[in-house]
Amino acid sequence: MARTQGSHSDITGPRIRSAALKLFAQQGYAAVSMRQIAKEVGVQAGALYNYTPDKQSLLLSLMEGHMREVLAAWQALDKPENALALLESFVRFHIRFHMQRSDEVFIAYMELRNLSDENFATIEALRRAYEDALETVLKQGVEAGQFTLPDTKIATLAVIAMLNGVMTWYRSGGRLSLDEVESVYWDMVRKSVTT
Amino acid sequence: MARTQGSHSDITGPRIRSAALKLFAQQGYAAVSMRQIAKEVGVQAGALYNYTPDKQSLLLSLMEGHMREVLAAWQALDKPENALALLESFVRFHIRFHMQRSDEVFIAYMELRNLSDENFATIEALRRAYEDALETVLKQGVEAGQFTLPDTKIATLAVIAMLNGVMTWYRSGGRLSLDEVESVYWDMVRKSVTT
DNA sequence: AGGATAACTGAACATTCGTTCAGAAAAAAG
DNA sequence: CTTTTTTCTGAACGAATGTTCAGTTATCCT
Repeated sequence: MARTQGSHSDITGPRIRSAALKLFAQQGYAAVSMRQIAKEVGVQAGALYNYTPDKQSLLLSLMEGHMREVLAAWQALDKPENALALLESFVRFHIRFHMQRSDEVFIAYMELRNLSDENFATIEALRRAYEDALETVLKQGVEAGQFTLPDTKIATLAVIAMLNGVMTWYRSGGRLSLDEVESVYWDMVRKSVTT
Repeated sequence: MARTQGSHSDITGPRIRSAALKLFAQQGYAAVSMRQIAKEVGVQAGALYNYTPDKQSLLLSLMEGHMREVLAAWQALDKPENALALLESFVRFHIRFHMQRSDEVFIAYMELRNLSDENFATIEALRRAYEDALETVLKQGVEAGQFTLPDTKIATLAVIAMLNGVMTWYRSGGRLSLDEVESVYWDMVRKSVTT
């Protein structure tokens, strides 16, 4: 056999990315073999190399794609003027967006150490940009006298860490709806940054 | 060659555990080979099997040992009666203890998926016990009317996630001392659970 | 229709993996 | 000093790893 019926790069490409994403998130980058990914797609391992130069590039591409999407989605959002309302927007956006892409988030936070130095720097810069988006909101609130924070940098990291915690336990269909979870977290964040 | 000069299980054993700990934290369980660990210790790979039946048991032992130590350390602590003071104790204890063992923490939170179902259940139960320790504090504060929380379970997870975030960025010798970091986090936690 | 191109197979490559084990040397026990 | 026990070596095992590539077949283009 050789080329298979119905095969097309527009189809196989995304399927490879989605299979790799799922497996990397499930078992970790190092624990997943190219043959496993290929099997999930229904293809031989060699065929993957029409779509990625090597395994690491596949990981990088997934991580970079995700980070750019997060940034773009936040920037595209309608934002209120008021700092408190803006922070609420961020909290709700972060939880909702990241919950819909828990695999991507998991990988972007867990597989950094499997990147080469250069690739790591690329991803790190994107993460920094996202953190800066939140810090800008916090600084704006401090200037307006709405927030009381000894250190906006630490507060930024603390809030993001807290919100990311949702992904480790929330499963849809559980005790609380996503909307309720958003509200509970927003309540805690709001109180933690105000007096 | 065979047995080497000065060799002793009381020495080699801990050195293997410490080498494995460091490497697992640095590169991830799946990415570290038994030969790498052996090399770090200065021994051949086969010698490791005098100390662990297999690679997975080594991981489990590291994780389980860590979790039991955290629990024991918290239980051994002198605890104030007042819920607010007790919560402060917990926050400061958690940050200080986990900061001194960032490798153990990293592994305990990242390598769960590399455990067999049975081993996973063991670690998960220990983690749950630690979370319960915090939730007990929060419930106590709610009962005493000192805390305002819509859901102590979520609050527990949110607080722990927030505190764990410290480990991802704090490096000693940085802008802030550990004591200052503790205070900043305690400030945010306190505000987030009170009215 | 047929020729060009894109997509994939299947086998092969050199490495590396976790693990086992007979035997050798050091340490401990007598 | 001699015997026993502990500790480690060094080689070996089959299996799995990432990656390459010549050849084959489907699809696209004219």
